[in-house]
Amino acid sequence: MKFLRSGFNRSHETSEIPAAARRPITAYDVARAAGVSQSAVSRAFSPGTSISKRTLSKVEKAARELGYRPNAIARMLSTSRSQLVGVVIPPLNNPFYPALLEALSAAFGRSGYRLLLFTSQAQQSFDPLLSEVLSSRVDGLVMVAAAISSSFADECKQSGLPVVLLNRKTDSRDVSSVVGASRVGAETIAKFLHAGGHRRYAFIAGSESSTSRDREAAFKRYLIKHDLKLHARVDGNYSFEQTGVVMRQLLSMKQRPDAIFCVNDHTALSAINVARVEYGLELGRELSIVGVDDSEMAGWPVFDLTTYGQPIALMAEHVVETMLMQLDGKLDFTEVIVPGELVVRGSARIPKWGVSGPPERRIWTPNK
Amino acid sequence: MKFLRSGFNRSHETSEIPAAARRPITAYDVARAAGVSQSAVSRAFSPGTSISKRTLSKVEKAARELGYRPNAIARMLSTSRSQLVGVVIPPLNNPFYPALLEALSAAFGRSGYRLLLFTSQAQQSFDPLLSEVLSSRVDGLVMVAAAISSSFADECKQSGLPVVLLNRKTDSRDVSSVVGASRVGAETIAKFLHAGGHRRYAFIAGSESSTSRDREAAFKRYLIKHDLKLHARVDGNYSFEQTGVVMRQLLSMKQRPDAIFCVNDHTALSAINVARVEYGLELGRELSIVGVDDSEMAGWPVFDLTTYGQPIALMAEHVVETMLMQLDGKLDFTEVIVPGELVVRGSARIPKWGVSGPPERRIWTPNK
DNA sequence: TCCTGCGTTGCATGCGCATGCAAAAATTGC
DNA sequence: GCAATTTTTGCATGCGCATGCAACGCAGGA
Repeated sequence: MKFLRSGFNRSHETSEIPAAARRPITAYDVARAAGVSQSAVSRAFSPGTSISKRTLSKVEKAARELGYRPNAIARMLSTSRSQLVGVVIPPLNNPFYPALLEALSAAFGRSGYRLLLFTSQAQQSFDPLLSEVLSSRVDGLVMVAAAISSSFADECKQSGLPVVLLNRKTDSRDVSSVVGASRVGAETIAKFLHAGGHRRYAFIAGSESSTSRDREAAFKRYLIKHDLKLHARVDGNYSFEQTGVVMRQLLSMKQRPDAIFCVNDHTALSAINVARVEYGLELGRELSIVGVDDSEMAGWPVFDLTTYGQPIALMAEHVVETMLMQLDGKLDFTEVIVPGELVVRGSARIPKWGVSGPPERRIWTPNK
Repeated sequence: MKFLRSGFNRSHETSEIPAAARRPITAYDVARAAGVSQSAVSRAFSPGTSISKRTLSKVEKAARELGYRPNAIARMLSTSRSQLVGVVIPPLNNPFYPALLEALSAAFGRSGYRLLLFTSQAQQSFDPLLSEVLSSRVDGLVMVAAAISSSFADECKQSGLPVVLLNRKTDSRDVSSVVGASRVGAETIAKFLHAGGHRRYAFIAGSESSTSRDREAAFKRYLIKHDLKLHARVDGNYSFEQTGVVMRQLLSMKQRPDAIFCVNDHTALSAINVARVEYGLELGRELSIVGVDDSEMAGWPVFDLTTYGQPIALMAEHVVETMLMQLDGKLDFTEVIVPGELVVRGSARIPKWGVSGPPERRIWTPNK
């Protein structure tokens, strides 16, 4: 491990007090400078409190001159509200998660909350995390695509910590969740593929997730209802590599599927890689692949993926709304299901009917 | 905006006190239960303090029974160290940034720091952010790929807040930075393309960034030194769409370039999209494209991008190290340049010499 | 036995701000 | 102009933990 480094050590002849050592400005300093009490300073920086314009401007002037900034930590301790929301998020290599994270940051930011990041290793126990989360005194916790153990949920409930699951439901009906419309989405995709006249349907799952189970179940239900059957079912485990492996299995069958529903875009993109590059298949003609998320890359020409879009910004808004209601104690828990749209591109054969919308974003809507 | 919601309002007949209203357990409660003083409890939870085993176990027992967790906020106020690092990060649609973020989270986590997220809009002033950052009392600040104004830097310095720039240098030599080896990387790429026997070199830049400027300058310098010239130079502005636009310009020239150096992978992937899908070019034969980052997608078969890899984990480590040294006051600032490797794949013609390494990760090393 | 020294403990205080309460000032109504 | 309000202000205190200091206990040496 070699690298270049250049720099200077802190000078030893500190004639003037180094900035870092200077005592930080507190509300008392401002109060003294402005000739008012510390309470007045506090009120000047707390919107909605009783303070005269004259005092306010005196305080503001003094604060500006001294470079005063309220100490958020002290405020937290005093109000016992941290204005922080913990976010437990899985590895970010699936670009859906960064997108969600960004949307969450924006949405919570608008309500005056900041995000404290807890990155989680896949398949790892949350117990050590739990402890940190509860210690950190966040006002709420958003768990993205993560299962929550009942003991974890209990402990959060006990300590009064609002929890909202995002993109994943829980078994117990004790925890709020915001999810995309997996059932409706999968059904729409099934209809779409059916309308496209496909024969052999396959599903590439993601292990151990309510989302994957829901999508698979709804997909199967539609197929059964229409006297079709699931030709093949494999598990890509939400991993690019593993999906590649199982995709090769699918495409090496004597009777290969002609319609593959992937549990999400990331999985679908891996499937496209294999189909195009390794098997030289022309998507939309020889093989149809559909995903879920409508992540940014789905729209890239090389992929041109037909996918059921999840309205990320809207989902984030619902998370915030749910969280705030729980913080206000107006709500114990709730379950929000956000519907999306089937965005039609070139990776799957397009039915003769049901397509609408402008060329750059065509939508497929059954029965309407 | 329609969605489904189900849930229950909080019951009004609260016979027992709701969990959220119950007073949280403090160190005093534990002290009383364990028959010791509050200081003892504090010491029990502070590693490296003087406490006997007997007292420690008594406290631990009581704490476990009461479900006590130290209040991090109070600890912050008391120690005036938040164990929080602010991270200012640009929009995450370029997957390099989520990867960096994750690496930072892991690296800082190992040193007991958590990340507080500040997402920044591209091209937006940081002034409002600055205020929030300083108020939030983070112990340090990492700015990813973001320029820092001198006034911002001054204010941070004045308040003693250590700042480390990641993937971007600053003009003033007052702020620490950790960057990939742009100069060496660009030079290596130039050599690589030169050795591959290309004729017409082009560069797709990213506006307004030291990184882009450095890479372009080093690329040009090499070309000039070897009596070659830059056939074309366009600006993709780090945007997928804009890169598409300028890429079309490049490929529509009477004399189109045969070697394109893209400022980063994200830009390169967009370029590949246009070259492959719109112009049907076979990369590595008719046209060579090279990027920088070695992001995950670069390795995807559909892209198969030759790229100068940036060792993300290592860069994150250096950020942490730099930050910790500044926190300890052992260092004013430093500049770390982390070298990478040119990962050879199929998007650019491969020279006859200099390639080594296993098939799954071939490296090109000049002059060795 | 007494003293020294070390390891452990509790006491008291401070971190910086928010806020209930009462006093003071400003405003209103008559 | 004066009393009744209403608004503004300051005082005092608390949020929960860390920590300097002094007191304490215990072991070893003289």
